[in-house]
Amino acid sequence: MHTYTDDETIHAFQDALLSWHSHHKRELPWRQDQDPYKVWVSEIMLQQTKVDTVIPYFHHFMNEFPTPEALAYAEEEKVMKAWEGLGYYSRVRNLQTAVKEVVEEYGGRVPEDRDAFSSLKGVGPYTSGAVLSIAYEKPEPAVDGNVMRVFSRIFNISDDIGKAKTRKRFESLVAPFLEEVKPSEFNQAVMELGALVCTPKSPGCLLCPVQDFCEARRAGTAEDLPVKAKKKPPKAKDMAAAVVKNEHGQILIHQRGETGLLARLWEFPNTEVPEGRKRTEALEHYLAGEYGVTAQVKEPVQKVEHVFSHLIWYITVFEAWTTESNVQDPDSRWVTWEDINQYAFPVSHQKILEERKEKETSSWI
DNA sequence: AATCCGGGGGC
DNA sequence: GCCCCAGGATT
Repeated sequence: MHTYTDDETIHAFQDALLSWHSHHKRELPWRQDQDPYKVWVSEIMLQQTKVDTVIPYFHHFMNEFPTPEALAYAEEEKVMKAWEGLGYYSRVRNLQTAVKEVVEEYGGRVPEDRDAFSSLKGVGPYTSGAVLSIAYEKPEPAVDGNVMRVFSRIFNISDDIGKAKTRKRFESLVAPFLEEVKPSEFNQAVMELGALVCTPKSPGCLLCPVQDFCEARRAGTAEDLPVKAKKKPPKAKDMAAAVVKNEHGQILIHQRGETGLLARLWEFPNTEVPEGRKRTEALEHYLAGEYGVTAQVKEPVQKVEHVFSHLIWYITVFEAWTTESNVQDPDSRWVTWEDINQYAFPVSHQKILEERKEKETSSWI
């Protein structure tokens, strides 16, 4: 393995990659121009999320919040609703916080200074490099999973890409490649190569524009790179959820707290069921304690299994009825099946919502 | 340095 | 099933 590369080789690499990119790059909605706000929003959406998933969300989001000002002054509920289903919800709350700061402190103009931009909520080393290079042509490395995969193969590096230190090594490695090119083009070209050719499994080495520069291809190790430590399996939790109706036919929903899992999203009242405890009892106890609602919990009506990256919920859903229409909990409210659409739910509880609404309307027929 | 934080798609 | 994905914040 060698990680030193002379100027001439770097230049040849740049030429080969950029030429390939000019022919094969995808037309992406956030690459129509170099509007720093659009670039920023897209980069936040793209964190741990595939391009095809992001596209419809990006269109909708820019339609709702076309400018930093629009996002800064928008209601949190509308912002959450626009992110519903994308996951990692702290991304969008941090983004709104950061955009508010841009509006208040920088007159609505995304700062070009690295320290200034990096200090904003939710802007880490990757996002900082990506936005500053793509929107402002700053020669900043933007090292994400794609870039580490591509360069781990180019230089046949077997460092664990899960380690914080490894990203820094790749940043130093990439830096000389950003000279004498448009940083915007180069950074995007590497990521595009990673997405289209230098893929995690069965990489398209025979089609690769930089195959002649690739140490891993020479060594036959491309398939084994990058190295990443295995993560431990998710923890299972037995959950019980209630669709509680009052005598007006309204449903009880609850907003989750400021921090932690699925923060600020809405859900049906639910609680974890401790080992050996009856689900109905756990649920009735929870409804009484948390909401001051005395409800009759009947037979289970649905099972929902939902996998997170570090957690699995096995949710048993119950229907319940109460005659009490005022709730003690300030984070809860009674809503109709119409109004419920305005609230952002995690996918796990969207599964409950969908099936309950289905039942509701089919009983009409 | 390790853990938390979602959800979807590819194979 | 398992792995990955245009990561960042928190501890």
